[in-house]
Amino acid sequence: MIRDRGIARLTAREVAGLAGVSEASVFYHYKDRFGLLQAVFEEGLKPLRALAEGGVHPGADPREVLTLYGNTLEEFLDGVLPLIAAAQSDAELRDSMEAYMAEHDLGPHRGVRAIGDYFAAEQAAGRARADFDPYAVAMMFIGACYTRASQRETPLPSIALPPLERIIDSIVALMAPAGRSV
Amino acid sequence: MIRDRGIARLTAREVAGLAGVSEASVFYHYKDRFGLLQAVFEEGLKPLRALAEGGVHPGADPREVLTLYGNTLEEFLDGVLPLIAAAQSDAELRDSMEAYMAEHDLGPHRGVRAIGDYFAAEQAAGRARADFDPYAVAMMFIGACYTRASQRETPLPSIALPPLERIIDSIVALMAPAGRSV
DNA sequence: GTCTATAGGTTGATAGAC
DNA sequence: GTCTATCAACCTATAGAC
Repeated sequence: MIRDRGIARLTAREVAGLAGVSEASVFYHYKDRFGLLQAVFEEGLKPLRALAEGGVHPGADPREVLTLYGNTLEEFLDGVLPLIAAAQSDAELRDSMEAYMAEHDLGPHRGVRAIGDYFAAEQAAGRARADFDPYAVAMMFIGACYTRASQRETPLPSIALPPLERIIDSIVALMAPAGRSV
Repeated sequence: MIRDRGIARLTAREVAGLAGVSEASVFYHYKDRFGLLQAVFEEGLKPLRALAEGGVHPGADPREVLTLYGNTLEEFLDGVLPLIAAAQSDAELRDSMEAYMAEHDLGPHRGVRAIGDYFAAEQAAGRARADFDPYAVAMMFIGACYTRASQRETPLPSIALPPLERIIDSIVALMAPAGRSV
């Protein structure tokens, strides 16, 4: 409901109607509107925790690592971004979600750290240029995924951003040590 | 009001109180709540149009170009992102803003195009590696700015993403032709 | 746990005087 | 153009029967 009609239309009445129960049941289970929304958010943010917990295997092929992580991240963001945007509609909700994310240490910095650590290990093993900044490139990679997912939320007709594959190709090429470029 | 209390609390009554006029005046000038919000959005999106119109000078120093564009973009996003998020709270608002952005051809693709074109020109002039993909790197740069600005919206304590300067340094180093690395 | 009924409050919007 | 007064609609939340 949040995704296609917006959180403003997410009333107890509508939820009850869609669930085929009475309005009072909604309040019985979730206490109040805030409790209902909090439950929605905690449920919706779960996959993001799963992503944060899933590590990136060191030593693996860069293209494979980035493809898997990027696709997974974008998929999760597609599900989660509408909720994050919705939470901005009310200060109380926003602060509550902020506290939840702080408590579970969620945020883009997790992706930057995961991919950055991987890049740094590759570099230490001599599989990346010396002037390749692991965390700066990781930040850009996460940023590209984030922006692509954000733009899908308000789909503008026939305007496409560069596909993930092209971004990954570019990173792989740029990180390759001199004289051994792909 | 949207920025610090959320769009849900942006009622005609509150606006009137803050403006020191009566509630009826608000409706007289903006017809209805939708008209009021539309006016807010059109006003708030103006700086974004200005950025889209301001070109990037070809031939200029990469570090200067990226620093100016990146800072300007982040500054504008800081002002505009709360509005974009707020518009997601209601389907009607969201569609209206989407139409506005489509009409004026706004969106991250504009930044990718502007910076990508600049990179492509640098490459054509021999000032960038051959295996440097102008538009992929532009996408990552815009993405980093976008993500940094987005994260500032819900400030999580003591968690910092890599600063813009470090990202720019990284790009400058990576684009430098072999044998002439910075 | 679920229902019906309803209280209590807020909001968008209008009417009509000035 | 601005005001006061007011309404109808809607929403959250609760009471109480089953």
